[in-house]
Amino acid sequence: MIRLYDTMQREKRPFVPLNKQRITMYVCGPTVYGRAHIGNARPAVVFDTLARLIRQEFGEHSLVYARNVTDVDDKIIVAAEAEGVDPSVITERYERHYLEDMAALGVEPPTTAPHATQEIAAMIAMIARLVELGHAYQSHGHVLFSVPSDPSYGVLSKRDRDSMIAGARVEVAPYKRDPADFVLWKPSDEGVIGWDSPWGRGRPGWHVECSAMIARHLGETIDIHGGGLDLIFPHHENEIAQSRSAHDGVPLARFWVHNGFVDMGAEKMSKSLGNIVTPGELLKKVDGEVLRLALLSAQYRQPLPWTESLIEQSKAILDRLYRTAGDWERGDIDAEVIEALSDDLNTPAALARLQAIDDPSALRASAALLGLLGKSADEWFQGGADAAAIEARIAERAAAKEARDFAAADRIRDELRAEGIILEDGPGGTTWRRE
RNA sequence: GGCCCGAUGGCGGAGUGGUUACGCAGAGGACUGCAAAUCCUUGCACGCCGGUUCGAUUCCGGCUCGGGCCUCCA
Repeated sequence: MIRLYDTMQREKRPFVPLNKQRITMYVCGPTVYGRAHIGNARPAVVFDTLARLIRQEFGEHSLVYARNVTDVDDKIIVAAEAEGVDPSVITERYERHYLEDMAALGVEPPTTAPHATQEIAAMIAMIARLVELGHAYQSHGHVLFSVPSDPSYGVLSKRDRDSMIAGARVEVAPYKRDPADFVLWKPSDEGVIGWDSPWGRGRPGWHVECSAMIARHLGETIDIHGGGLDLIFPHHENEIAQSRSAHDGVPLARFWVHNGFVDMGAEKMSKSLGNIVTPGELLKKVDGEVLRLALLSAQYRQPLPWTESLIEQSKAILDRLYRTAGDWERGDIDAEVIEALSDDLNTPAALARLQAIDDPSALRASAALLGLLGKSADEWFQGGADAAAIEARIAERAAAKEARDFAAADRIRDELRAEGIILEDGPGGTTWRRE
């Protein structure tokens, strides 16, 4: 029995899918205008792990997992103009980087990855429906969602309209009837990416992209909607408003699952704060599995402080796990690992249990549920090194040891150490591994 | 200002109404020519003030501090 914390109800409760044969999960994916940072990778890793758990529990083909790609957006337009290229150059480049980074972190591709630019018709249809029902209106070339038309607006973020207005950091655009109204469709100037619509040439607002793609690919009500904590308001609140209003009030998602931030110092990591570190940089020094384990070292709803020491610890843990796992095949998954993950994805408890498993094949199978230990031990410890050259030095050192010339033997060991190769003398002779 | 969330040992991080995981780092030991790896042993904590209770780190209230959202944001 999987239990999940639902942001809507603010409680942990048993996850019982609507349809066990077709469980639906949607996670807000990247807007592809720049390199992802490690904070962006957290939801990808977290929901990848949840997907693995759901498949373990309900069957390999039980889950339809959609993670979108936002490939039309004002930030993309700005980036394209800055480089003097077509927006598709930007979006294709950064989507490719994103997929490479996620693959390195052991994130399996979602079942489907809808692209906003391929779903414009569905968005237009949804907007038209909202206009028809009186939940949206046209104004100065824009189409806006009428927040006052949805009495339940604010249920997810627990905000009422008065306090939102009291907060009043929202700039009131002249075309809005109500300060809280948000854009469904906006006009595109000449030369700016756009599509023809009943309201003129333009492009969709961000929020409606997700609502339309969810309805088209997964259905009106999905089991799980995931994303970062910062998306609760306004993005997910707006998705709820649009989808409920367009779909006769049926709920958009049965479980709202939000991950916490990766912090740098006391603050969250974010592009606007300029304190980001990217998987691309980190992967030059450490294996993606180290980063994945680091991202899973705290429960997903907790903040995760990103430090050098976290990376070192994660590496040390993986080294030990690989030593135990050796080159064994996967066996049965440890029940306690499943139990830990089933408790709202308690990955720290699962990792602790992993380190206590001494049966190598059970360890491999259990680690795989967390997306770890995907390599052979040889690949992990020796991959990428020049084995023949190292073996030659080891033979040289063995001869020196035989002659009781320990100074010469130690010199060879130190030289290899400087190259990042560690020697270990055991009863069966000397073995080596990368640092 | 409004709404949320958090505060656990040197660090990371679970969990629990009463015997307080686990990891990293540290200390000691075994092993080793010396190391490394491994194994054994070991010290270290539950923000503050009240309340409920036989008993609270765990429940309730207040406070302090930190963070997030209210604008793009994983």
